[in-house]
Amino acid sequence: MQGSDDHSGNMAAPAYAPKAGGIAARARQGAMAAHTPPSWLDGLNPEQRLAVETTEGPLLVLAGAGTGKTRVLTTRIAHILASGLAMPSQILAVTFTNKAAREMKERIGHLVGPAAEGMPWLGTFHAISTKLLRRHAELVSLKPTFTILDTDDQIRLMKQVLQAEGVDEKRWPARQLANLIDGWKNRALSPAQVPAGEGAAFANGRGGKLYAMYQERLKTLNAADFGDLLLESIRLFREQPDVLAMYQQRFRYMLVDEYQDTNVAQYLWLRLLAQGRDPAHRNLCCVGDDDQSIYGWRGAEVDNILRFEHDFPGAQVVRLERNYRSTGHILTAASELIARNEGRLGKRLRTEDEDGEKVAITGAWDSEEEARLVGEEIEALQAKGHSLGDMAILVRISAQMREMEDRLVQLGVPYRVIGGPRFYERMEIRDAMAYLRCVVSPADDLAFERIVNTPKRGLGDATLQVLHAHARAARIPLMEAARYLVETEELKPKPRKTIRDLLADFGRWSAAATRMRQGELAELVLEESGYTEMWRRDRSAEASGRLDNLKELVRSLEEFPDLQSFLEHVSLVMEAADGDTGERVSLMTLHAAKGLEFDTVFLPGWEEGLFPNQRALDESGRAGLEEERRLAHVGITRARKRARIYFASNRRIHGLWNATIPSRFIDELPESAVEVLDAPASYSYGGYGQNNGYGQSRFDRAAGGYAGAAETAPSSYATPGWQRAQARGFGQGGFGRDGYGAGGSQFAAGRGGARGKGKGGPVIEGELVARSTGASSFSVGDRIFHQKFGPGSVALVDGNKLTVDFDKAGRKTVLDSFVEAT
DNA sequence: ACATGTTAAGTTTTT
DNA sequence: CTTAACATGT
Repeated sequence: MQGSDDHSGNMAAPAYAPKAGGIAARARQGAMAAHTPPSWLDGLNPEQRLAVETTEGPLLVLAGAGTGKTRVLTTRIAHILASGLAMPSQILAVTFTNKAAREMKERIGHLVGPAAEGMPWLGTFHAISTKLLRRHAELVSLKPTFTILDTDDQIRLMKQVLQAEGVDEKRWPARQLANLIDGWKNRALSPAQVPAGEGAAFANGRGGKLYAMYQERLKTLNAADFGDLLLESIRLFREQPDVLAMYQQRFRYMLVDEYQDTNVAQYLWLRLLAQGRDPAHRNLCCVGDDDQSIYGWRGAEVDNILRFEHDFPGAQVVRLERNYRSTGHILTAASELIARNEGRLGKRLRTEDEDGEKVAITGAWDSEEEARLVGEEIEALQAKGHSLGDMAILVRISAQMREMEDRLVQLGVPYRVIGGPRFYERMEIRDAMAYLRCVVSPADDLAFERIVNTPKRGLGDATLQVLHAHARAARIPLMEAARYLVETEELKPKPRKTIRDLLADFGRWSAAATRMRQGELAELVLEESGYTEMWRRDRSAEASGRLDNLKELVRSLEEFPDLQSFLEHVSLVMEAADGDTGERVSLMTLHAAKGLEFDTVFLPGWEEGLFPNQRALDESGRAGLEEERRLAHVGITRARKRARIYFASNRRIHGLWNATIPSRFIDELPESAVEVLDAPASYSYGGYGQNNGYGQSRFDRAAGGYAGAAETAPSSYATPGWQRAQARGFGQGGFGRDGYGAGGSQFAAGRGGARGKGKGGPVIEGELVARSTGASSFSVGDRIFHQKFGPGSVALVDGNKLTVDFDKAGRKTVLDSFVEAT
């Protein structure tokens, strides 16, 4: 039996309580009672059941919105386990997000009980890849302890590469290079495989070279970025057929969630594993919905799902079209809309539920009125007893959020922003982690650089440059370079002492690490480094929140067996600890809403240019339009009972007011499923739904020709929120130029606060004149030249340390990497 | 080394 | 209009 070590390596260790008498128990009973169908199949509809029971061979499950996708996935795993087709460690189940993985684990736990213990290979592409790579790191020239770089580290490293290459960072920002390289990695292109034209487009033809250099630096640092996790796994599979064969053999059943979101690299990764020699192990089940593919812009290939039957010959396809979420009108509206797309496999959602409310479309004069209308509707529903937790506002771009937030703040409606900065992206968390990373692996330059002057120690650019120069020349990590430099007079006395102290601190902490629990260690480090003190002294509004976050960090640290696994968890898994207190309206982008559902969904901003977004149209043409339409489809199908679409005739774009016209998507909605609210009399309903092309909508208004819907709906001023707002002394509503805008939006605070300190990256001098380390090439009496101290002659040689009598500066101790022979 | 003023730029986001 | 990175001044 292979994989006896599987359980130990399981990263997330959720403590779900297995239910007694789960499927396994029932399966045993079932087996005895012969022909009774296993109980876990109860309540599945015929298609779902087919998807669960078709265990052998490639299978594509096209699961429309709200058709019980997760249920099928989890039941299928339960079915495989309970029928004894495979052990938990022989099932590979891949998701995109940790959230999805966690949910799946939990639900399988509920279904199967203790039998599911483990599921060691259930996780995200990245988490599973990491696990693979740690086991076989040496085969792809990494050490098993490699660090995973997040976007922030990535950019910092690219800055270094750009500087080393002498590329002007103004013209060619590191951010852009990062996107470019990410794009290549999404398509599984190694530096050598980058099409010449694409590499040439960056930094005067140096794009490809920079990519290669970046990869080299990663290897030197024993690090991998997110893309590498997949790419290196693919390389491992390709270059080590025996390793690949082993995993092909092990994974008897493979399941992939959200298959429409896979990129080329993920597709290759899957295909390698799914195309083993033994046909009995080619049991790949992909679940997805081509109509919900909304991540094309970040490398997802809808084509993967469209081509499934071609890629995996003999594949069966099961369509789940029975929707259990939304009422009839909502489904009709969404279905008609998405039917306009050409590149799709074709599905039609249906429900046995009643028609329910029609999709409401409301026009507003401008975006402020739009926000007001949404706010009023929320309050009206609330007054009727609807819970705020069952309502969501879904926007196309996050810039739309501010206005909505402002309005909600004014009305005193509690809300929560979904998809803000993640916990681990917060400055204080990243800082704290950098300290721990330095303790665990002193060679982690990126971490060292981050905290070397945080809190402020008076170590500025000048000092850092000296450190870098020597580290670069001697090809050693920064911290090691620092250890040499404090022995010399290269540094000014003050920074020299500071660094010496810092090094002593790290020495102490490393020693402490071996005998302390990691939580204690973290507390010690954060305290002694002065980091917590820094925030305690900080009188700004966010400071206390940051201290809380640090406490939370220390607390969660204790849940892990060791520091190493914690650091991995944070870079791969950690999420915002959302204060889930009380009922709140959810506010998020359409992208963030995928997979969620609400009774009532508000969809503001349906205007040409904003939605469909002009940029998507410009950059991707028809494909872009279709993706926007899928986004609209996702938005509508989030609603269980009520979907409300809004558009404004005027919207501020980059500060300027622009006249806007309603989205073509509005015209694409079927008349039968839609009702128009608060529309002024001048806008008749006739001819609506004829799709007369965009720009011709019945909702068009001559800019300025309309006085605003507020006047047509005076009753809305009687809402509790309006009265509250009045009572608080806010100005008249009217057209809203009365400058309310209460400052403290949660979202704004969170975002602004999370920004890094923006310290300029380290400076690496142009040439990579690598002088091999070891014994110094200088001897007593040599004439040399030093950048800072000028000419002099060598008086003493001690390894790479030289004592030099300088002509002007007198006797100094310096490192040989800083002097040149003359 | 740090605070303050100036300027440029401005979808969607996970791992 | 807003925000963040940059440049300048103390």
